[in-house]
Amino acid sequence: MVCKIEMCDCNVIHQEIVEAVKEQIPEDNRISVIAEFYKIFSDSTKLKILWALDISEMCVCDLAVLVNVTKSAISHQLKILKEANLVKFRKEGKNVYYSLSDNCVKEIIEKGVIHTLNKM
Amino acid sequence: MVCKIEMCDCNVIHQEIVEAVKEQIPEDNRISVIAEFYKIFSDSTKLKILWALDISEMCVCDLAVLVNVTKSAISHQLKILKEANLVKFRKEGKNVYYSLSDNCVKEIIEKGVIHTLNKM
DNA sequence: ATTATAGTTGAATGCGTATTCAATTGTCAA
DNA sequence: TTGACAATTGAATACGCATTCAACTATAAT
Repeated sequence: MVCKIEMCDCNVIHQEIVEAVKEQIPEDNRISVIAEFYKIFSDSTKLKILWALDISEMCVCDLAVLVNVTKSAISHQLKILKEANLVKFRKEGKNVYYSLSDNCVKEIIEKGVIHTLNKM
Repeated sequence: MVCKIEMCDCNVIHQEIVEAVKEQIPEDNRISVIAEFYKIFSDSTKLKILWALDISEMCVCDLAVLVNVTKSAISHQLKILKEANLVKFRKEGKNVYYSLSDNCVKEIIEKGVIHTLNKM
Protein backbone atom coordinates (compact mmCIF):
# COMPACT_ATOMS: atom_id res chain seq x y z
CA MET A 1 0.00 0.00 0.00
CA VAL A 2 2.22 2.76 -1.29
CA CYS A 3 1.94 6.36 -0.20
CA LYS A 4 -0.23 8.46 -2.45
CA ILE A 5 1.45 11.73 -1.63
CA GLU A 6 4.24 12.29 -4.12
CA MET A 7 6.87 14.00 -1.98
CA CYS A 8 6.67 11.35 0.72
CA ASP A 9 9.55 8.89 0.95
CA CYS A 10 7.74 6.02 2.63
CA ASN A 11 4.76 3.73 2.68
CA VAL A 12 1.74 4.27 4.82
CA ILE A 13 1.80 1.67 7.52
CA HIS A 14 -1.63 2.34 8.95
CA GLN A 15 -3.80 4.02 6.34
CA GLU A 16 -6.90 3.98 8.55
CA ILE A 17 -5.22 5.72 11.46
CA VAL A 18 -3.72 8.39 9.23
CA GLU A 19 -7.10 9.04 7.65
CA ALA A 20 -8.84 9.22 11.01
CA VAL A 21 -6.26 11.60 12.48
CA LYS A 22 -6.40 13.74 9.36
CA GLU A 23 -10.09 14.30 9.94
CA GLN A 24 -9.78 15.21 13.60
CA ILE A 25 -6.70 17.40 13.46
CA PRO A 26 -7.11 21.16 12.82
CA GLU A 27 -6.28 22.32 9.33
CA ASP A 28 -2.80 23.63 8.55
CA ASN A 29 -3.83 27.29 8.67
CA ARG A 30 -5.01 26.97 12.24
CA ILE A 31 -1.99 24.98 13.34
CA SER A 32 0.20 27.71 11.88
CA VAL A 33 -1.66 30.49 13.66
CA ILE A 34 -1.32 28.71 16.98
CA ALA A 35 2.37 28.05 16.37
CA GLU A 36 2.77 31.70 15.45
CA PHE A 37 1.20 32.69 18.74
CA TYR A 38 3.52 30.51 20.77
CA LYS A 39 6.52 31.84 18.87
CA ILE A 40 6.06 35.05 20.83
CA PHE A 41 6.60 33.28 24.14
CA SER A 42 9.51 31.28 22.80
CA ASP A 43 11.80 34.32 22.83
CA SER A 44 13.45 35.32 26.10
CA THR A 45 13.37 39.01 25.30
CA LYS A 46 9.65 39.08 24.52
CA LEU A 47 8.89 36.90 27.50
CA LYS A 48 10.85 39.22 29.78
CA ILE A 49 9.12 42.28 28.36
CA LEU A 50 5.69 40.75 28.91
CA TRP A 51 6.58 39.66 32.40
CA ALA A 52 7.90 43.10 33.25
CA LEU A 53 4.80 44.82 31.89
CA ASP A 54 2.69 42.49 33.97
CA ILE A 55 4.41 43.99 37.01
CA SER A 56 4.44 47.60 35.92
CA GLU A 57 3.85 49.94 33.03
CA MET A 58 7.23 50.85 31.54
CA CYS A 59 8.77 53.04 28.87
CA VAL A 60 11.08 51.80 26.12
CA CYS A 61 14.19 53.12 27.80
CA ASP A 62 13.44 51.39 31.08
CA LEU A 63 12.78 48.12 29.30
CA ALA A 64 16.08 48.43 27.44
CA VAL A 65 17.94 48.77 30.73
CA LEU A 66 16.01 45.94 32.33
CA VAL A 67 16.49 43.49 29.48
CA ASN A 68 19.98 44.79 28.73
CA VAL A 69 19.61 45.32 24.99
CA THR A 70 19.36 48.45 22.86
CA LYS A 71 16.27 50.61 22.71
CA SER A 72 16.04 49.62 19.07
CA ALA A 73 15.80 45.94 19.91
CA ILE A 74 13.06 46.64 22.46
CA SER A 75 11.19 48.78 19.99
CA HIS A 76 11.30 46.07 17.34
CA GLN A 77 9.98 43.48 19.75
CA LEU A 78 7.27 45.80 21.07
CA LYS A 79 6.07 46.23 17.52
CA ILE A 80 5.56 42.49 17.27
CA LEU A 81 3.80 42.40 20.63
CA LYS A 82 1.57 45.27 19.50
CA GLU A 83 0.65 43.42 16.32
CA ALA A 84 -0.26 40.40 18.45
CA ASN A 85 -2.49 42.65 20.56
CA LEU A 86 -0.61 41.72 23.70
CA VAL A 87 0.50 45.23 24.66
CA LYS A 88 -0.95 48.71 24.46
CA PHE A 89 0.74 52.08 24.91
CA ARG A 90 0.17 55.69 25.83
CA LYS A 91 2.33 58.66 24.91
CA GLU A 92 3.35 61.24 27.48
CA GLY A 93 5.74 63.90 26.32
CA LYS A 94 8.82 62.29 24.84
CA ASN A 95 8.07 58.98 26.47
CA VAL A 96 5.91 56.08 25.36
CA TYR A 97 4.60 53.92 28.16
CA TYR A 98 3.73 50.33 27.39
CA SER A 99 1.49 47.98 29.36
CA LEU A 100 -0.29 44.68 28.85
CA SER A 101 -3.40 44.97 26.70
CA ASP A 102 -5.13 42.38 28.83
CA ASN A 103 -4.15 40.47 31.92
CA CYS A 104 -4.56 36.99 30.49
CA VAL A 105 -0.92 36.88 29.47
CA LYS A 106 0.14 35.58 32.85
CA GLU A 107 -2.54 32.95 32.63
CA ILE A 108 -1.38 31.86 29.23
CA ILE A 109 2.20 31.29 30.29
CA GLU A 110 1.17 29.81 33.61
CA LYS A 111 0.74 26.30 32.23
CA GLY A 112 4.15 26.35 30.63
CA VAL A 113 5.75 27.78 33.73
CA ILE A 114 4.31 25.05 35.91
CA HIS A 115 5.45 22.41 33.49
CA THR A 116 9.01 23.72 33.23
CA LEU A 117 9.75 25.01 36.71
CA ASN A 118 8.89 21.65 38.21
CA LYS A 119 12.00 20.32 36.56
CA MET A 120 14.50 22.88 37.86
CA MET B 1 20.89 59.91 36.02
CA VAL B 2 22.86 57.95 33.48
CA CYS B 3 22.56 54.24 32.92
CA LYS B 4 25.02 52.23 34.94
CA ILE B 5 25.07 49.25 32.63
CA GLU B 6 27.81 49.76 30.08
CA MET B 7 26.34 48.17 26.98
CA CYS B 8 23.12 50.14 27.28
CA ASP B 9 22.65 53.05 24.91
CA CYS B 10 20.26 55.11 26.98
CA ASN B 11 19.46 56.71 30.31
CA VAL B 12 17.25 55.19 32.92
CA ILE B 13 14.08 57.22 33.02
CA HIS B 14 12.53 55.59 36.06
CA GLN B 15 15.24 54.04 38.19
CA GLU B 16 12.84 52.98 40.95
CA ILE B 17 10.51 51.13 38.63
CA VAL B 18 13.37 49.29 36.96
CA GLU B 19 14.77 48.28 40.34
CA ALA B 20 11.40 47.10 41.57
CA VAL B 21 10.67 45.06 38.46
CA LYS B 22 14.16 43.57 38.57
CA GLU B 23 13.39 42.17 41.99
CA GLN B 24 10.05 40.66 41.08
CA ILE B 25 10.88 39.22 37.69
CA PRO B 26 12.25 35.65 37.48
CA GLU B 27 15.97 35.36 36.88
CA ASP B 28 17.31 34.96 33.35
CA ASN B 29 17.86 31.22 33.66
CA ARG B 30 14.22 30.60 34.40
CA ILE B 31 12.99 32.92 31.71
CA SER B 32 15.18 31.03 29.24
CA VAL B 33 13.86 27.64 30.32
CA ILE B 34 10.29 28.80 29.89
CA ALA B 35 11.05 30.31 26.50
CA GLU B 36 12.76 27.06 25.54
CA PHE B 37 9.63 25.17 26.46
CA TYR B 38 7.37 27.36 24.35
CA LYS B 39 9.77 27.06 21.43
CA ILE B 40 8.48 23.52 21.02
CA PHE B 41 4.94 24.70 20.42
CA SER B 42 6.06 27.48 18.12
CA ASP B 43 6.86 25.05 15.33
CA SER B 44 4.00 23.82 13.13
CA THR B 45 5.55 20.41 12.61
CA LYS B 46 6.02 19.70 16.31
CA LEU B 47 2.59 21.07 17.09
CA LYS B 48 1.01 18.86 14.47
CA ILE B 49 2.88 15.81 15.75
CA LEU B 50 1.75 16.46 19.32
CA TRP B 51 -1.81 17.05 18.22
CA ALA B 52 -1.82 13.86 16.18
CA LEU B 53 -0.40 11.82 19.05
CA ASP B 54 -3.09 13.22 21.29
CA ILE B 55 -5.59 11.59 18.95
CA SER B 56 -3.79 8.32 18.36
CA GLU B 57 -0.54 6.48 18.86
CA MET B 58 1.38 6.61 15.57
CA CYS B 59 4.56 5.31 13.99
CA VAL B 60 7.18 7.50 12.31
CA CYS B 61 6.05 6.57 8.82
CA ASP B 62 2.44 7.47 9.51
CA LEU B 63 3.47 10.79 10.97
CA ALA B 64 5.61 11.52 7.92
CA VAL B 65 2.63 10.99 5.64
CA LEU B 66 0.33 13.01 7.87
CA VAL B 67 2.65 15.99 8.21
CA ASN B 68 3.94 15.61 4.65
CA VAL B 69 7.65 15.71 5.36
CA THR B 70 10.36 13.03 5.28
CA LYS B 71 10.67 10.34 7.91
CA SER B 72 14.01 11.88 8.75
CA ALA B 73 12.44 15.22 9.58
CA ILE B 74 9.87 13.54 11.80
CA SER B 75 12.55 11.53 13.54
CA HIS B 76 14.60 14.63 14.26
CA GLN B 77 11.62 16.40 15.74
CA LEU B 78 10.57 13.37 17.77
CA LYS B 79 14.01 13.36 19.30
CA ILE B 80 13.46 16.90 20.54
CA LEU B 81 10.01 16.00 21.86
CA LYS B 82 11.51 13.00 23.63
CA GLU B 83 14.15 15.16 25.28
CA ALA B 84 11.38 17.48 26.45
CA ASN B 85 9.59 14.47 27.95
CA LEU B 86 6.51 15.17 25.89
CA VAL B 87 6.37 11.86 24.03
CA LYS B 88 7.15 8.25 24.81
CA PHE B 89 7.55 5.28 22.47
CA ARG B 90 7.35 1.52 22.22
CA LYS B 91 9.01 -0.71 19.66
CA GLU B 92 7.12 -3.43 17.85
CA GLY B 93 9.01 -5.28 15.16
CA LYS B 94 10.40 -2.82 12.65
CA ASN B 95 8.07 -0.07 13.80
CA VAL B 96 8.38 2.45 16.61
CA TYR B 97 5.09 3.72 17.95
CA TYR B 98 5.01 7.14 19.59
CA SER B 99 2.44 8.57 21.97
CA LEU B 100 2.11 11.46 24.39
CA SER B 101 4.00 10.92 27.63
CA ASP B 102 1.24 12.64 29.55
CA ASN B 103 -2.06 14.12 28.57
CA CYS B 104 -1.42 17.63 29.82
CA VAL B 105 -0.14 18.70 26.41
CA LYS B 106 -3.61 19.52 25.20
CA GLU B 107 -4.18 21.53 28.35
CA ILE B 108 -0.98 23.45 27.83
CA ILE B 109 -1.83 24.55 24.33
CA GLU B 110 -5.46 25.11 25.20
CA LYS B 111 -4.92 28.66 26.46
CA GLY B 112 -3.07 29.65 23.32
CA VAL B 113 -5.64 28.01 21.12
CA ILE B 114 -8.46 29.90 22.77
CA HIS B 115 -6.57 33.14 22.44
CA THR B 116 -5.76 32.68 18.76
CA LEU B 117 -8.80 30.92 17.36
CA ASN B 118 -11.07 33.66 18.64
CA LYS B 119 -9.48 35.89 16.03
CA MET B 120 -9.98 33.72 12.97
C1' DA C 1 16.09 78.23 16.58
C1' DT C 2 18.94 75.03 18.65
C1' DT C 3 20.14 71.23 21.39
C1' DA C 4 19.19 67.00 23.78
C1' DT C 5 16.73 62.96 24.49
C1' DA C 6 12.92 59.23 23.50
C1' DG C 7 11.44 56.39 20.21
C1' DT C 8 10.96 54.33 15.54
C1' DT C 9 12.51 52.35 11.28
C1' DG C 10 15.15 49.92 7.57
C1' DA C 11 19.28 47.63 6.22
C1' DA C 12 22.91 44.51 7.34
C1' DT C 13 24.67 40.83 10.09
C1' DG C 14 24.92 36.60 12.43
C1' DC C 15 22.99 32.75 14.71
C1' DG C 16 19.74 29.05 15.45
C1' DT C 17 17.25 25.53 13.55
C1' DA C 18 14.07 22.84 10.32
C1' DT C 19 14.62 20.18 6.47
C1' DT C 20 16.70 17.10 3.17
C1' DC C 21 20.03 13.81 1.61
C1' DA C 22 22.94 9.94 2.20
C1' DA C 23 24.64 6.52 5.00
C1' DT C 24 23.81 3.37 8.70
C1' DT C 25 21.41 0.30 12.08
C1' DG C 26 17.97 -3.00 13.23
C1' DT C 27 14.40 -6.22 12.28
C1' DC C 28 11.63 -9.33 9.68
C1' DA C 29 10.72 -12.50 5.71
C1' DA C 30 12.10 -15.46 2.09
C1' DT D 1 22.28 -14.87 4.25
C1' DT D 2 20.21 -11.85 1.52
C1' DG D 3 16.82 -8.31 0.42
C1' DA D 4 13.35 -5.04 1.91
C1' DC D 5 11.77 -1.65 4.85
C1' DA D 6 11.41 1.21 9.36
C1' DA D 7 13.94 4.30 11.85
C1' DT D 8 17.96 6.97 13.29
C1' DT D 9 21.92 9.91 12.64
C1' DG D 10 25.23 13.46 10.98
C1' DA D 11 26.41 16.75 7.52
C1' DA D 12 25.01 20.30 4.45
C1' DT D 13 21.75 23.72 3.21
C1' DA D 14 18.57 27.28 3.52
C1' DC D 15 15.62 30.18 5.79
C1' DG D 16 13.78 32.98 9.63
C1' DC D 17 14.54 36.16 12.94
C1' DA D 18 16.81 38.82 16.87
C1' DT D 19 20.04 42.23 17.31
C1' DT D 20 22.79 46.20 16.19
C1' DC D 21 23.90 50.30 13.74
C1' DA D 22 22.79 54.48 11.62
C1' DA D 23 19.52 57.62 10.15
C1' DC D 24 15.37 59.72 11.08
C1' DT D 25 11.09 61.75 13.62
C1' DA D 26 9.12 63.91 17.53
C1' DT D 27 8.88 66.37 21.65
C1' DA D 28 10.57 69.34 25.31
C1' DA D 29 13.68 72.71 27.30
C1' DT D 30 16.83 76.55 27.09
